[in-house]
Amino acid sequence: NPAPANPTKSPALNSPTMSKQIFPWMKESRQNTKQKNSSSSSGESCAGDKSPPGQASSKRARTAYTSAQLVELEKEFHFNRYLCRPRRVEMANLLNLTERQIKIWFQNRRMKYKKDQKGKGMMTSSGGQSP
Amino acid sequence: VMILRSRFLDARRKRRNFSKQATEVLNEYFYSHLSNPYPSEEAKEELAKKGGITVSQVSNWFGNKRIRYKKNMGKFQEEANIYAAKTAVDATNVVAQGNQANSPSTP
DNA sequence: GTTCTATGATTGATCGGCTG
DNA sequence: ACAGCCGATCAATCATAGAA
Repeated sequence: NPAPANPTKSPALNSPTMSKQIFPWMKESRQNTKQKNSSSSSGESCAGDKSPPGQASSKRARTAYTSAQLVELEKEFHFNRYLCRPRRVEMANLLNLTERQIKIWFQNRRMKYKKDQKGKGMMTSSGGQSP
Repeated sequence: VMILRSRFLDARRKRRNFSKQATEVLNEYFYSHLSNPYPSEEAKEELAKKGGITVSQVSNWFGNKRIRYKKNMGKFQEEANIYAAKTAVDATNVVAQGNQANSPSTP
């Protein structure tokens, strides 16, 4: 943990000019914005616990997909841009990923596809730079 | 490791640093809206045009800038003061309720 | 020429809103 | 209620350009 993350740190500024406030977007991590509350009994435990030393917190690690997994996913995407439930389950087992991951992958892939299409629609005629 | 990083299938990640002009325009917007550095789609298009880059590049720039700024605010202090002088469209409060005149490109 | 830092792009995963 | 999609964003990481 390179950054101890001191949530409450005073600005402590000594600039001649104005200040540099800490706006909400600069606050760490995501998972904010809403605060629902509650009242209800049960549950507390709010999650939010830091995490300092210990550990535990959920770490949505950035699982690095293997090229083998990506090839399969890519192949399937070319066949169908959308997956039906049964097929998703099948792939999840085949690739050792969760259904959620498969679903998310296809979603991100569709976004990327759209983005790529966007960039290819305009090209007058010039072009090709060949280094 | 072994996983020969897909030399293929992997988009060519060629990177070219932005021009001084582009960086200038982006930083100007960022620091003059430090309270809420989230340009709208229209604003992004405007910035892209002024800087001679694509809208995607503008989005990438803001994404990187925000994360890196908050990760190490002290490092940008100096830069912040430089751009702070210009345009004081700053508003301590977020959400512009009274949306007033802008200078968008009316389609 | 090598080493470390700045920076643009990619991408797995989340948040909030909308829809059938 | 409920799951899936979209759009935007986050956060970690990759790979290179540039400074030391």
